[in-house]
Amino acid sequence: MQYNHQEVEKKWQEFWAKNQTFKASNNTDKPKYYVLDMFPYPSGAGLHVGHPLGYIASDIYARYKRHKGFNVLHPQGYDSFGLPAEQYAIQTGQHPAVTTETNIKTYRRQLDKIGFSFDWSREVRTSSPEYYKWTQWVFVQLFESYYCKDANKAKSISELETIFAAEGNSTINAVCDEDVISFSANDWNAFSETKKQEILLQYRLTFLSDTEVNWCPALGTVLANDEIVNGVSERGGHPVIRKKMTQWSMRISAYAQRLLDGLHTIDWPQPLKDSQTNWIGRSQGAMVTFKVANFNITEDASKLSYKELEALKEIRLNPSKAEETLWNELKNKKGATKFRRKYKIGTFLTDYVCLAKNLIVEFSGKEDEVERDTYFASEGFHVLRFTNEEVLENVLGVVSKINNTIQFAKPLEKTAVKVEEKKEVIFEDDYKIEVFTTRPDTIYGVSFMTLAPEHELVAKITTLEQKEAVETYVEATAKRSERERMADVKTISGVFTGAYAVHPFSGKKVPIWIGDYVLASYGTGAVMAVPCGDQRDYDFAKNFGLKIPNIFEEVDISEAAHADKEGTKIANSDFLNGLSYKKAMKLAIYEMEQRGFGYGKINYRLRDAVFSRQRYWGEPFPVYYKDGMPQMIDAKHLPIVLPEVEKYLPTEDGKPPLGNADVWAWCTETNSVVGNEKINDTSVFPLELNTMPGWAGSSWYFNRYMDSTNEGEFVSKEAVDYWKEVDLYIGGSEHATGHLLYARFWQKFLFDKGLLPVDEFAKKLINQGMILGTSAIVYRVTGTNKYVSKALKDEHEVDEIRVDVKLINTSDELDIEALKKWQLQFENAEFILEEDKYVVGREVEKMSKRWFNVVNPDDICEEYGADALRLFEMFLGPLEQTKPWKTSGISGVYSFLKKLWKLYVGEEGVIVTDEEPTKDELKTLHKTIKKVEEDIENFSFNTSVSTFMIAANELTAQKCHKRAILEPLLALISPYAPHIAEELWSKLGNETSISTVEFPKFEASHLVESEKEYPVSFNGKMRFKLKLPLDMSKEEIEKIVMVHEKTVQQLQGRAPKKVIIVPGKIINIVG
RNA sequence: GCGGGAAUGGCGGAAUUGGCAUACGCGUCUGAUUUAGAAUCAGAAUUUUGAGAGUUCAAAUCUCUCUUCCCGUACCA
Repeated sequence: MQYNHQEVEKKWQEFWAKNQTFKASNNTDKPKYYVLDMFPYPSGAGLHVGHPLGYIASDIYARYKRHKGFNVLHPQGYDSFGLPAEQYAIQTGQHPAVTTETNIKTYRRQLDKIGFSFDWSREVRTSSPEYYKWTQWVFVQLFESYYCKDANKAKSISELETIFAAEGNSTINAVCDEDVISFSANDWNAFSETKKQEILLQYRLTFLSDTEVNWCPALGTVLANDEIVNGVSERGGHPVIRKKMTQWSMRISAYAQRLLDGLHTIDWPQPLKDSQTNWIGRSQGAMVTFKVANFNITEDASKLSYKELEALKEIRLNPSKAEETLWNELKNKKGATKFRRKYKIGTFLTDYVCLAKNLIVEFSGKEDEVERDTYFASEGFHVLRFTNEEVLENVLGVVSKINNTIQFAKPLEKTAVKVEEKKEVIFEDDYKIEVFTTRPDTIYGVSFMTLAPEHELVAKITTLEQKEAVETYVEATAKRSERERMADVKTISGVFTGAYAVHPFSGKKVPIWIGDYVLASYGTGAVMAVPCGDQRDYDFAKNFGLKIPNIFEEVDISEAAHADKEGTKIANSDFLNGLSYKKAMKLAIYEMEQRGFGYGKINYRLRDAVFSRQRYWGEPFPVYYKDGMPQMIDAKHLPIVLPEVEKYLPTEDGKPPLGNADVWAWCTETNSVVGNEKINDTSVFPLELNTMPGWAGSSWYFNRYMDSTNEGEFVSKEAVDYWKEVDLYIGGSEHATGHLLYARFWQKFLFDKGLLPVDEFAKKLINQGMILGTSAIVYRVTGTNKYVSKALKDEHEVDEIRVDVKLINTSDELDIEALKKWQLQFENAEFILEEDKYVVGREVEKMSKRWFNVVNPDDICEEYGADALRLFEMFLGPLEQTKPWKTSGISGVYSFLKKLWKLYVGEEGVIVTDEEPTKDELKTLHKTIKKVEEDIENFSFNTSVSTFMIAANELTAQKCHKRAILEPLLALISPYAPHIAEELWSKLGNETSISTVEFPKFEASHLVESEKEYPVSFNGKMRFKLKLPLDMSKEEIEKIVMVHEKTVQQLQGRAPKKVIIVPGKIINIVG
């Protein structure tokens, strides 16, 4: 009876499915163990042999833990929302749900063939409404929470409202937007409901804001920072630009410190922890305010005369009642919705304008309304007009209309060729520049300041003389893409603004420059330049001939800046003289705080995460809009199911794809989604058109597996208290700063809310390495249809062409006939052979369709079987390492399986006997038990495969067919090669599955030796071996060795200087 | 630039605490069996662990210097 892998594997896969062998219980006395894989996105291409690597490793561990008596949770599911299905839908009109379903079927079929011990009864799919109902629910929880810095945890927003009503916001220490206004309890209670909601939004953990986002025009969507690689989109490699949009964001920055601290408590790979640490980017320093000196009013671009300016002032000082009323509502808007009044656009003086949103609000009744509208439209502005009466009678209605326009109006194209300067007429009398520095100790080294070209003060402080130069520079910088700016870090560029800042300590004037080495998106977008201590400042100063004062004791800065902190003393710095870095830093901050122009601060690089995507195939937000303010839909009405649309593209007027849905409005009376035609803004409201990003569903799925069919809760308390967290998580390192950071954030939040018992979701994590493909290359003589074999390629000028690896045999020889049929271009080709063969070149590179080097696990399972595939993938090398795939190597593990089979089964059937095992046989078995157990515990799966091979080789040599040896051996192999183990187990007469059989116990007594073959070295070089009893003393050994004929021969009469004897290890003679 | 990791036969890779370098497998070669191929069995070779120095009786392993490669990140003040 021969080993027939197809028959055996089919039989046991069916057996496991039928008997639900791997169903985990939520209710048992066994200790729990939770092994998780990062769930796959089911792509249309299906799995290649690289994908299952991590699954095989985790499956081995899960099976091992079952043998060790654990109740193992080993689930699998699909991260099934995502861009490819949507792109495919756009191209073909096929609904993404259909594509996704098809792909999932393929994945499932492929996974089942490999014999994983997944508990499929717990499967989750992020795109199923039963699942995303709870993703929406988590979103609502975040919306209903704020982060209290005193308690250092998330708390309910209603608690905040209570405090506001009682004490205002002066006592609140919470994470919030930077531009919150301060108010008293009386103020709060007098605020309109909309106003209150606006303020609360600035505290919520998920909030709407106008943020500069990464907009990808080709994909028609916003991308998160971790979805961009080298300035282009991670998917598809399309260019990405910065753009302001109203978006949902997650206040992950509130958790920055805890996300850092948590890293010390989890067993994750150091490189991964390091990337998270860098990504969070904590830096300790100070915020310092510099005043701008001798500020001169910039003249308006369109040259208002002195008289006009005076008139303008007059109008501002004496507004009408209606103007006053409306301004009171608009003036507190901040950021991108900030309004300015009496602002000049072209030659027209507008009543109110929001520049970031291109919206003009005016009182009606002006004589030149038609001209104004034409001009404003050509400049890309929306215009809203109200009468005095409207404003006086219903100012909130007016504001709500304005808000709606801000929220939903599509942008207008500018038609005017010449864009007039937008310049504010300045009435403020004082400007301040805030900077963040990590080196407050070097503050006396400041000799200039640099602002990012995008800094809002640039236009305001630039002097007349420098105006042209500055504008040219700002424009030039704006034109350069992010990518160019990043690529070109060598060129030093910048322009003097003409303005000066006052050094807060010394009172000296320092020039203010702009330069693109300062980033608008980090810190405050401005730096205090300390050229002697920072290389970039130094280079900038050298380049523009700025002063480089030295504030370090006995340090030479003639060549480069001195960035070293330790061991240097501060000089020329007034009260900081003679102090070390640490002391000077503390004292400088103390003084700043005393004098009121600075304070100690910890800055994080981590930005709040943009949570809106302009896509169809994602979770809809449980949000509708009333008066321009977002409203959450109550949890009991979830899920809000993704609506049907005709087209999956953004709408023609630039709204996200959900803008195509006809039934996408929320009725607050029936609490259901209704047709858009019913929208009346009193009981039926428009729903949010964005969807959630890909990481929403993956940020909490590991908790859902614990209780995946629960309809009443996201996970029950009992389930989560039993399973607690993932014990072992295996997946790729590419998720280091995406999924793995967001998931930790959500876990901490849900922990704060008392919904989860632990605040880190995965105790141990392992990154499996990538499996690379080995491409096959043929060599075409350039300009001909002739192909030369590899050895001949240097004799010609050749083009390298990649061909399908399926056409290559194990000796790198090409099947020419098959190639001719494979692609038309080879049909009539001529092949020049070496020794009657065509040998191809091989190149190791990423597995990809375009290189034709993809190996499908189905083919391997078909030809060699799942057990061989599993063993081989582990045998390739250490789990974490990147390694190339070569199908030819699989014959080694395949012949091992056949050899193993032959120990149990002969021509006529089972040949296992009940004879007593010999000492040697027991030694082989126990050596194997020991090694395999250690290997699994250390995740060193590759070495266990060798151990199995050694065991099989030894037992074959010993002609061992004894049950006492072979039965325990099966339990050892079963995690790795479960099908053959089950089959042989049942052939030995066992009637139940091997999956929970106790792991064999290692007994050291079988390995005890009485003799040791000592290596005898001379000066560290091994010369011969000598068998001696282990219990022999040093003295006896020395006596025997010294008289040994080979020793005498080696020494050639010399007397050894020293003889080292380590009993049980080695004998070394020095001489 | 910064952070992390790595370097061992033709190839993938082993090597507990410093103690026989190259286990195990692929490939190559030889022989046996075989109509041939495939399969199976038996056997063989590859050369001192990227370079240099140090510590040690003893270094792939520890220390220092350098080189190369891979991964992550990037003007982070």
